[in-house]
Amino acid sequence: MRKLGLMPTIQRVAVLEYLEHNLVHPTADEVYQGVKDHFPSLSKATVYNVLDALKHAGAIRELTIARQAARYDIITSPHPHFMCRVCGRVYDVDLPHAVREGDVVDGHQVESVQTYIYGVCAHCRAKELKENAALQVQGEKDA
Amino acid sequence: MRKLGLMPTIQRVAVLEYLEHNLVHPTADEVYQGVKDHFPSLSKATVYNVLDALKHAGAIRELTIARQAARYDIITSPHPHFMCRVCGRVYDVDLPHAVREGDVVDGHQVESVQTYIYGVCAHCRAKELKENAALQVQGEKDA
DNA sequence: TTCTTAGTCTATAATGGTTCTAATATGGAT
DNA sequence: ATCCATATTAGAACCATTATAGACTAAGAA
Repeated sequence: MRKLGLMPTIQRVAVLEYLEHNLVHPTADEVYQGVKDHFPSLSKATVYNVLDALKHAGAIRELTIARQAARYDIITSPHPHFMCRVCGRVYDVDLPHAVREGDVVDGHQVESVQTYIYGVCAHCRAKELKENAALQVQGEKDA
Repeated sequence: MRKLGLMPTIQRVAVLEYLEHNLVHPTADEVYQGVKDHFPSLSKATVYNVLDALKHAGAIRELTIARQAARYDIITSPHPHFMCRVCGRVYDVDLPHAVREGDVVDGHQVESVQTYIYGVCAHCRAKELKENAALQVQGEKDA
């Protein structure tokens, strides 16, 4: 836990141990219910805080996209989407999926596939580069 | 619209036309705001209903996963996930992503990738097959 | 030890996208 | 024109998540 740069509180250890023994991709509420049994004072807000801390420390991975609001696409052919962390825009990405609808993967029948890519879009990258360049020039002036 | 097997109401046509002219993957609320301008009596519930009808008719595609609740994975390496439509379980899928974190795609800087596959899992498929076989036997007895 | 302070936990309220409900309206068939 | 199934409306309800405020705890300094 210290390796993660996190203060090893009882709550954090309990949540992490729960996740280590429950590999079924539990929801926040499932974690809460599971840990609360052995830890009645646990608060749900703490579970969210701990999950967030563990996520940022890279100890766990959160599965879910655009928790905020669904988006709709008139183009119904399956294709990946890119969501920009900075401006929030969603772009179509012209790349094939690794799995196709109708395939069977590990015995599972595939009906639909959605790939979400997160990062910084070309537009915002250019903007950031420009701003950094401006800061550089400013810095040189100051020196 | 009729081709979709849907009654061509004014609201449905308006929403579909909005989506045809707004290729930026709008949210339900954006659709509502946009259509309401030319259609003040429009209700938000109707937008959700219409989007749902269009989605089921295959005219549009909904972008978003597991709108319900985020799930957490102790395995932090990027890998696709399979969610079963029948039992709701989430499985790890041992397949590489088409895009890798750190890549640049269409000028966009990739920071994380999540692929969600939906369908019927091996477990539920086997169960359905068994039930169908039982029905078949029953049907033969009846005849 | 005691104090201080930052960080953490708890309980609860607030938020916001989505879904439900009940009443009203509409489209299409008869 | 009438009737029935289906759509629409308005608003309440839902529920995962986030924000807030106060109590608590751990760790370092005096």
